[in-house]
Amino acid sequence: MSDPTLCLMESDLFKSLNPEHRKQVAGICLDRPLKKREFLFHEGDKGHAIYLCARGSVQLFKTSPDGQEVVIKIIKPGELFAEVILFEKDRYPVSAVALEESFVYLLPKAQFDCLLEDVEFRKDFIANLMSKLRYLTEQVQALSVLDTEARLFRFFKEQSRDKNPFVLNLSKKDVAAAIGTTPETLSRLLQKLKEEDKLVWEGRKIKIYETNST
Amino acid sequence: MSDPTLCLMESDLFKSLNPEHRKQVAGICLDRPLKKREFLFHEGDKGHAIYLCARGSVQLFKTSPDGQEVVIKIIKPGELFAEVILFEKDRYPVSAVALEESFVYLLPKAQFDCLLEDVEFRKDFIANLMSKLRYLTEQVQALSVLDTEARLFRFFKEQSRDKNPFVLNLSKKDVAAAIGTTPETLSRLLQKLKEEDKLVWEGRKIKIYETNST
DNA sequence: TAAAAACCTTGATCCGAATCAAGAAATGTG
DNA sequence: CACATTTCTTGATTCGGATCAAGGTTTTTA
Repeated sequence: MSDPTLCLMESDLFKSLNPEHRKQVAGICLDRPLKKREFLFHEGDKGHAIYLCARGSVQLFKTSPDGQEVVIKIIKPGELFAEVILFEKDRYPVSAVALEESFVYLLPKAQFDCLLEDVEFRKDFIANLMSKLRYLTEQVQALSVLDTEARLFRFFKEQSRDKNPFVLNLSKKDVAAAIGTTPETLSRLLQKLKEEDKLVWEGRKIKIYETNST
Repeated sequence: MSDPTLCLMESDLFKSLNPEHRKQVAGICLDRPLKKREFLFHEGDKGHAIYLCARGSVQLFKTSPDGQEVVIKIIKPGELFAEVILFEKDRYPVSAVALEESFVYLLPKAQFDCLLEDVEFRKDFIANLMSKLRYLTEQVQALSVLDTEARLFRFFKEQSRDKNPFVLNLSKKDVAAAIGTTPETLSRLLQKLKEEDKLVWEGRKIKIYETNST
């Protein structure tokens, strides 16, 4: 897991780079393995690096004054995250913790800045930011209009990458948090969906029997 | 209202520009007055322009398949919006409608692209995108952990720009939609807050008697 | 300025999901 | 392997806020 090239080619942001630029990016990647439940950074920490997820899943979440945690996104392999610290604030607005044994690449801010000198790369980078804006916009909508069942299917769709059945290395507790509900509610929901033959979750394997719209 | 310079100086994004660049930006601004309830664009429309709000308020919202509308943000004077169509998708992901008589400037995509050639401006532009990402992140958190009362105070804080009392040219129906609740619930909430001497909303004037955290 | 439409309020009822509680199953650890 | 800890399930209860309904008020428009 020391050659980032493969991972870069699978990343939305980097896959359109030409080989030489990709080599350049690969050159600044630093390995950062993460154990389960290990934190990468905490909300409010000063940061000088952005990250690219290579393997596993990283949970981004915010903590309220009363201690309540809200999951903002679960990062999957190929995704760049924590770019918010470039250009503006130097503190992370969320916390990042690995939900399973994971592997990310660390890209030092200063060196990433240089990459942005390239017109084409910059364009892709901004497009990537825009797509995150759209994602969060849809997330706001989902939280407002979708019930727990619909949010669960939406989350599975996002995580499965159109495989069915698919493997999910997350605990039910973490899935509950990801869709903004409690473990109790998720437990009851899963049982109901099983009875209705809409979904089976056994071990790490999930099979969906319904094409759920939205 | 045909000289955008003043508006540009009050905008977060443009205020740090040097005078000559500002003049350049002002040069590409096209006037676009909006009557109350007039649409600027609809979700899914092809777009070739971004906008800068000069006066009034513009509601950005998404519509669900079942017709339910979710307000994403109320744009206030000085804010740039609809930048999502730059660099990537060419369709607006939200609809935009004026909630009162308003005035916006239209900046043609092609000409705005030229502005981005400037290093400093580009940096500010990206920083502006980042701040929108943070805003939406906080919005997701707010929808998950705050109750209606807290969301109302949060909205007022956002709209008042730290004036107290302040003037709000929005109907209660629109405020209800903006904080993700129904007119009935808002009506009951306002009455409760009035009884508790926390807030008075009379005519267009709103006075808050409580420093509400979060 | 009168009629129509939209907006606001108040009441009654309902519902999805949170909370509290407690036992069962799984996982981690010495 | 046995103990401890965390996770998961199931049940009972509660609650914030949506929905439905209907009357009053303000704004729009002809």
